[in-house]
Amino acid sequence: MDRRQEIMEAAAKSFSLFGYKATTMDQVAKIANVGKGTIYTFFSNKEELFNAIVLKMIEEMRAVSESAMVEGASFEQNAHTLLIQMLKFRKTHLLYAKLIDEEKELRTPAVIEVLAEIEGEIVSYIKAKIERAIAKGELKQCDSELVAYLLFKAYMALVVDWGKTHNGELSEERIAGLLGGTIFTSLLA
Amino acid sequence: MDRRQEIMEAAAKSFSLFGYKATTMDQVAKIANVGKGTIYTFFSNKEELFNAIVLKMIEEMRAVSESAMVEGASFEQNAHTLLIQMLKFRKTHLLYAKLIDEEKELRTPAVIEVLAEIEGEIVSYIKAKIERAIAKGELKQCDSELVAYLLFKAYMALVVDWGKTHNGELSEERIAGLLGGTIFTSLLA
DNA sequence: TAGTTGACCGAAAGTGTATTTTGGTCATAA
DNA sequence: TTATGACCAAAATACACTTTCGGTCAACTA
Repeated sequence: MDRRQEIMEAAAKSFSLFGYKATTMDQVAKIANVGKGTIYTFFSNKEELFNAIVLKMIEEMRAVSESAMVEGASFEQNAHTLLIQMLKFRKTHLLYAKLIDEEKELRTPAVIEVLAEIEGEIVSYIKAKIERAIAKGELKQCDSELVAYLLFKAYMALVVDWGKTHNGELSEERIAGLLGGTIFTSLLA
Repeated sequence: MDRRQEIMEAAAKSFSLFGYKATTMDQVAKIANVGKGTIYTFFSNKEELFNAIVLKMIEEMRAVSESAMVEGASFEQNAHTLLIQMLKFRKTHLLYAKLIDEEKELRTPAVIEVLAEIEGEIVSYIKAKIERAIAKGELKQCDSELVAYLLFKAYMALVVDWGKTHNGELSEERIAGLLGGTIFTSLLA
């Protein structure tokens, strides 16, 4: 069997279940049925193993949202489903949810770093979509990085933050309505 | 002399200098030149004293941004200066800055609560401005609460958060340009 | 007698120290 | 060569002890 693969799976399981800090290398070794030293022949340390797992999750995320996109649809529709998908993933995916929890509760530096990296990845993914839409002539020229950032933050605010201070989450339609009427329309060519 | 006033001033000074947690009631009493018991004849506990100080700061904030508004100017111009003013205050005001720091470093519950309250206050202030602009016919009908929330979060993201991940802060003009071209224009009647 | 005070109290936070856990190594084994 | 787990230093934890702090109230003033 592929030992590297088994280690990755064991680590993913443990990180998802217990978080980064509470996952010990001994535990990963035990779950993977390998000696602890074996892990270090594939990954130079705990953090690198962690990064490898997270990288895999990012790919998974990209695949999920890519599959949710519709070929002929407008930029607005696709960007909306893309972002909603991402934030749904954020809440649903066991590892992602666990990491968010750990960031809030434990403030583990490695976790904080990784989450920032994931968000950066999402933003640059949106940025690419914007640039493609501009190239296609669907959107007017704009600072794609800045707009991607703003879009991401807007969705985060409405989907994630709103519920913390107001009771009842915002419906997907209400969000689509608000942003469709404000940010999106103004981006059109 | 007004003992209540003296206590308030002493407390404001101490909270600004050392934060909520590191401020002791003994210290406030000493600075105010009163016995500790005297404080409790005006404020039922430390948290209420704190709330009183913060309430005063909120009024101060409101006054500052009110004075920065121009009577004849457009909603966009006034909302922009209002929000920029608020976020400048947030950084400049000794107490506010100290509380933000304490929230990040110590996570003091009383401080977290109070900061959330302040943000809520800012949002409802913007909300009122929006409603007035709608009544005046300057803006089209919209969910004022939601738009106020979105505006606040957008400014926070661009003014406060952007600098944490990208190097170099965004200039006021660039922010005005981005939001003027996106959110603001679409709100017009 | 209305207002002020600081000694006092229990609870909570802090401190120093013994003990355990954990990331990572490497001599040995397969 | 590759895999392993006993081993190590460093970090985390647990625990007992001390100090600090928010809040009270009997005594004290004016």
